[in-house]
Amino acid sequence: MTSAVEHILEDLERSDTREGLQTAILALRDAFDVDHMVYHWVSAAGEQYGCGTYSDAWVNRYLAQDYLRIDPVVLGCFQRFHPVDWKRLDWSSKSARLFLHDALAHGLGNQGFSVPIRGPNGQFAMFTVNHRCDDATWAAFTDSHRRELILIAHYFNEKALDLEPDRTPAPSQPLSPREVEAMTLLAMGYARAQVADTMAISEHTLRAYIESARFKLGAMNTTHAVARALARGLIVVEGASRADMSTQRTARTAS
Amino acid sequence: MTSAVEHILEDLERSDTREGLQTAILALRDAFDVDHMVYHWVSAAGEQYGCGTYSDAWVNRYLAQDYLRIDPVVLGCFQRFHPVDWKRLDWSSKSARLFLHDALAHGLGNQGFSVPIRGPNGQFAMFTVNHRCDDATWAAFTDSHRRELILIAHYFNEKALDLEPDRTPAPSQPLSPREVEAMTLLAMGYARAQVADTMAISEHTLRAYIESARFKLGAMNTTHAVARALARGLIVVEGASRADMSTQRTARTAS
DNA sequence: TTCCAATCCCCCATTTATGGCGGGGTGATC
DNA sequence: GATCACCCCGCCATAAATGGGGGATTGGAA
Repeated sequence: MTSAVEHILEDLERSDTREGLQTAILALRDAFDVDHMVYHWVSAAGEQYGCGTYSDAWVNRYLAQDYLRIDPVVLGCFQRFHPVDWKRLDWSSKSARLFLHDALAHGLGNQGFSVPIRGPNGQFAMFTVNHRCDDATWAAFTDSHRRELILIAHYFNEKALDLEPDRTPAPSQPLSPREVEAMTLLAMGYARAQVADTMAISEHTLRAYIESARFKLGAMNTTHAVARALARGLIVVEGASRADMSTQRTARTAS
Repeated sequence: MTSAVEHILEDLERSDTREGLQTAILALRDAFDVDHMVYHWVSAAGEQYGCGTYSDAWVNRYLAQDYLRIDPVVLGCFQRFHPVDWKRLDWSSKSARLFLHDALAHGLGNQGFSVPIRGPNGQFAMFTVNHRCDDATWAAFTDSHRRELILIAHYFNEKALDLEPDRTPAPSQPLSPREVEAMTLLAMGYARAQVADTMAISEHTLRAYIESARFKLGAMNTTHAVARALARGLIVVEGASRADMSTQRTARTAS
């Protein structure tokens, strides 16, 4: 890691305001000599927080169009463990192509590299580097800076979480073993009667567990409770998705 | 990062067997001159895979005692985002103290530093460095190697996932926009009537979407479909969606 | 000791979800 | 111009989930 980047990160560590994040990301963009650098959280309710070098026009456009739900970068990172080059994402859908066209029109570069970051309780954030150049140049860049970018992503997330304590509350009492069992079976598609049979208890008892779990998770109904349990990592269902190995089509974002 | 560590990681990247992971972790332990280094990932079903330098006796003891469920390192890392020094964990419970005593008796050092790592669908792994020394020495060590350890943790995780036999590739047809919308609202806890109202369509039409999505996802019922959509990253729902909607806030970015 | 969480069981009732049947329209693609 | 995916709506019925009560025992923590 170059000393310039080191210094920026050290400044960032000493900072305790959102402006510090913004200052750091601007400095990092210049240090790496790329077009854009962005860190942001995403959520179902919309973008909660972000800092970066995208234009206001693009940020507003993104929010207004609810691009969060079709952005292949978000969707791709959400199913992946590892950092990913934008070329490896799935740009095949029509909405994705429209999104890409709009993004390029708003000054984004054709190349991108995004690092997904996760925390407890289903927290999800992304750190993205965006640039306009040819494939070979970009490949060289990501190859040589991959490690630094992973670290930087973590530093940003650490700082952002420090500045947003109410982002991590999720008091989320832990579920009891039987509750976990019940929620897991429900997430696997078993009906209540089947779950009760599998757990060798009466359906009424099972109901008590489901209601208890629903209460602990602050959920409105069973589906909501299962969704939250999944999102918070309280239950693990269905074989690990090896999204990174999947054969997804690649886009031609290169010049 | 020292060149010795660089070389070990490069060797690791070229490796494609579990033995490669073990070789790398042994080499890293020697390179950092610590007592133990361990990478393992855990799941609801128990420890699935791990490699490291703990003695067989301790590993077997750990598994036999089901220490996974009381190990303060696991429990602490599971609720944290950041790497953590073992001293900062909660060792107050009786079971935790028993665990610690047993661990020390099996040759573990008194100092530890663990990096939690997360992936989609609640996947969780940890990379741990363990050593026997005094507090000041350990603080100096973690201070100077923190960044490297984070990176190493990610490299191990990446490699370990590559070596995992991928079960259920989940070809998963994509959902239509309206189907995504419906599943998302259901995952947020809205009942069918509310979803239909929100989407401004009749409840019967909504039913058609849900059934269509259920078919595409191969799900038995709505809860199952939502669980699968979540697990496959087809919908993006944050853990606490409803509460967040009131405090929706977006940072302004400048370029 | 007292208290509380976790584990089990049963009744009543209503609301909600699902299964099955039918009918439209658009727009893109072949 | 045929086909298909997507979008929209109606009715009927039954199966399932939920809301509201009422209990029990165990073991651990305060």
